[in-house]
Amino acid sequence: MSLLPTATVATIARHVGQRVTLAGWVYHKTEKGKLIFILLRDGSGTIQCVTFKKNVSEATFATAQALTQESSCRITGTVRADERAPGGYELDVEEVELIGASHDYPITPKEHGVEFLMAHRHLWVRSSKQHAILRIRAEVIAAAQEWLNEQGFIRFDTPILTATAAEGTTNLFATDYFDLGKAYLAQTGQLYVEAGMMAFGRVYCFGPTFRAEKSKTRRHLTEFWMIEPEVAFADHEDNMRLQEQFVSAIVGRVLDRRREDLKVLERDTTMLEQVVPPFPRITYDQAIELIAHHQGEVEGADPLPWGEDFGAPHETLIASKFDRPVFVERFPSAVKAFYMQPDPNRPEVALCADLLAPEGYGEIIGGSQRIHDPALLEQRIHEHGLRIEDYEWYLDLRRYGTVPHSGFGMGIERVVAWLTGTRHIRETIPFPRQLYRIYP
RNA sequence: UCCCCAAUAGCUCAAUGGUAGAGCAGCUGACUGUUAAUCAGCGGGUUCCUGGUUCGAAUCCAGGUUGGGGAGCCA
Repeated sequence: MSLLPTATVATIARHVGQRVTLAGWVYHKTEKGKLIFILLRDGSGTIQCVTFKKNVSEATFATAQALTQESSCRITGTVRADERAPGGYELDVEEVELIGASHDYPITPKEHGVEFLMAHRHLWVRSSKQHAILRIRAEVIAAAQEWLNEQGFIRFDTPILTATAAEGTTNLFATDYFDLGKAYLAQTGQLYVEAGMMAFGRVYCFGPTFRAEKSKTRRHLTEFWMIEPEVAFADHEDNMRLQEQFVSAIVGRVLDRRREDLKVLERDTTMLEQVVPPFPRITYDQAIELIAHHQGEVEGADPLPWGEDFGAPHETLIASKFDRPVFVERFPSAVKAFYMQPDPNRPEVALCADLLAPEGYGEIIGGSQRIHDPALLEQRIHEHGLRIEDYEWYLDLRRYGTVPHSGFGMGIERVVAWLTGTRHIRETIPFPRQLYRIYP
């Protein structure tokens, strides 16, 4: 006999009038003498199971009475529509089978502090809001991959253990690698995905990336997931067009398919509805002017001299002037990675762009056209104090049929934080890895 | 790494130098339509640690620990 239930809560409307078995966990229970309401959670949703004493055996009623929060059980009964039931449907209980008891479940329906919830993250993910956020995370990931697949991209997986730093030696997690010395956890798949681009034309990598930055903010994790498309024969303009279509497609699909979850999160979606191409674009130079012009509007967003990178308050200030994500393009090369193509008309700036999310959620994408000239790339490697021998394979990509190409990386957690209206990024991944927390 | 803030019951908090309390959770009982039910009762404390000031410290002081918010860096 299968243990699988005959129905799930998500599709319960199809079973009205039928006798079904649901399997799940007790989310909440209310006893009223000869009547017990069990709110059952099966992963797909929650449903009220009404147990009348006169309708069930004494043993079944006793089992129902003994259920505690998060006890697992199988409940059999008849589905009926009832406007008094949350969600409109309920189960008229006939049998209750306890699977696994739960005693003193720590997370009660009341309020809890951050420390307590983070220490119980393995249980917290059962709660309705966490459930909604993580469902939207799954939708963002599925939407991103499926959209790229439809555009002819090939998923090209890049290594997590790498021999050298992609963008510099600092901020890397190191581990011993047998007799070959140190290996480092990848902080990006970018360099390797360029090899894939040369093989397939359009590729993307998707996986966890690691940064040993001692960041202690609501926008940072030491382990986060990034999707990085790379396109051959694409220039900086093509790159931005791809990004605005990509992001719009993801937002559109979440609005389309995860409306209920957004409602659970009480997310105001008016800003999200406006996310359609084209996105506004300003240059770094214009951004510097904008910051100076709106001095004092956002705390910490003080005017910057040309050549300095923005801080979080500057990004918030810039984004607040637009009703959809905004590109800031052509940053000074000096503050950006070594592989970015210089602007032919102004070599001191790079053909790159950051995409800033509205409502203060910060940078969600960083991208650029890459240097395709082998001599220039070699020069930049030297200028950044990197060892040329570590990058011979990367230089090979320019020695054998080089082409202008562009790509970008999108941080999944920041996108999820933005779409769900989650203030802190730690709730957008099942088990966040942070500076001072690696358990559970 | 730097700046700011906090730590009291299982949880969320109160008690501003004078007998440590409430709500929720838990347990017992009542209740046939609850939506975080309601009502009655019960149990629950190394006030983060170490030291100091004081007749007296949860409260004031010093150091430490842990956590939170922010900065820098970045997606």
